Amino acid sequence: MPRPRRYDPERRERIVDAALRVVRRDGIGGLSHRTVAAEADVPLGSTTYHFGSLDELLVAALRKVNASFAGTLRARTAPDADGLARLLGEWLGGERGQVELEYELYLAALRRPALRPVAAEWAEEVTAALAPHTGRSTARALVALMDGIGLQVLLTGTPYDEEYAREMIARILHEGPKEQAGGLSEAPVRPTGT
Amino acid sequence: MPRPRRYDPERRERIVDAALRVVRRDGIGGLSHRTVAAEADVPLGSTTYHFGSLDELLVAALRKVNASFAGTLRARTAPDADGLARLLGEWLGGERGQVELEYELYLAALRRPALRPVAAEWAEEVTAALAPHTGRSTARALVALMDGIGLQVLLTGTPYDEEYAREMIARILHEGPKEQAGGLSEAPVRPTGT
DNA sequence: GACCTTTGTGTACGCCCGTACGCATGCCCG
DNA sequence: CGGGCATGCGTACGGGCGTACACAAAGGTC
Repeated sequence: MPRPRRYDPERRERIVDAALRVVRRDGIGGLSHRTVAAEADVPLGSTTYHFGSLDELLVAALRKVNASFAGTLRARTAPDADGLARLLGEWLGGERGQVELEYELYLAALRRPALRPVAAEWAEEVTAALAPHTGRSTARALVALMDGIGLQVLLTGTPYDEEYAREMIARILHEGPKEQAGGLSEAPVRPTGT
Repeated sequence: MPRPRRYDPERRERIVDAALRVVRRDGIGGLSHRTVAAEADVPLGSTTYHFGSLDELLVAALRKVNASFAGTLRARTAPDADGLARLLGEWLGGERGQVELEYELYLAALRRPALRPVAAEWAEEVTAALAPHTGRSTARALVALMDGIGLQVLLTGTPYDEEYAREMIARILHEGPKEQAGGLSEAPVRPTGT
């Protein structure tokens, strides 16, 4: 009688949200069926029922983050050095917890093959958003560079330097904006596995 | 009588090596005082004695990886686009386990402040190795770009494309090799915290 | 050679974990 | 309207975890 709540179609969704809060607070290491059940205020059995493994839950969580990120990105498209450097700065300047969360889930794909297709989707999505203005190769490099700069800021504690980021983004952009498709190797980003 | 082995001055070192093997095999998630004790064939108490916390052990492990990496890097200095792209390719083409190990320890600094100074040391070391030929800003950007490219390869499963890497490295290098110190913001990489 | 300090070891405790499995619940079909 | 069945829940089990702590062994000091 404590929990008569049956037929709750948003259950699954609420569990994913709870998982995101847990990871934000305690990192992936702190994620367990129990912690997420407590956070979502659902019984333990419910999480194991909806998500057979933690990997499954992480996949759903990363997908959700991706979707929200892609939304923000597309809304604010300004694919020149100024715009990208400012975007990076705003992102890094936001709540540290959120940035850590997004990086942590993304980087988790390093060790969890199940997450790789989702990470690949993310990279592809961002690349695709930039590619119309810059060409695919350049877009991929921009993603790599900005990833790398963001990581350096977070991993080493160096403060973000927007001027510097703008200059380096400009170098990538400058030499080959709008390079014709095929100018460089254009192997599409393709997910591993399934 | 099972373990009369006392006064073993290399004990600490062997524990660190064992930790590296464990992380390589099972990831940081698989690291515990117990697993590393088993791997090093020392009693449980020994690991907790030498390393009060897992963070301490990780710091020692990351330092060790850094040292070996820096050695290889300095031995093979060829700071032009060809050389760097080839170096990255060789590194990524090597045993996946080793590459994963190094990235995983480095990236762990995202969530573990204790590792950040060590990650910062690594970044600084690599930057310093490149800086004499390229200037500091450019060197930092090269590290960021190469980090980012490597990550994309590992996270998404895209195969490494040396041609593409060479081109993008060249773009960073081309516009400002040997820029005079101070030409761009040159805030030194400084560790957070202690 | 007898203390005492430092160094290292073994064991035991309480906690949290994933998983399995039996049971309550609410729908569907006859 | 009543039995059967899928869905969802709660609990209990075995195992691994970090940590604490009492104790053995070795070094140093007189």
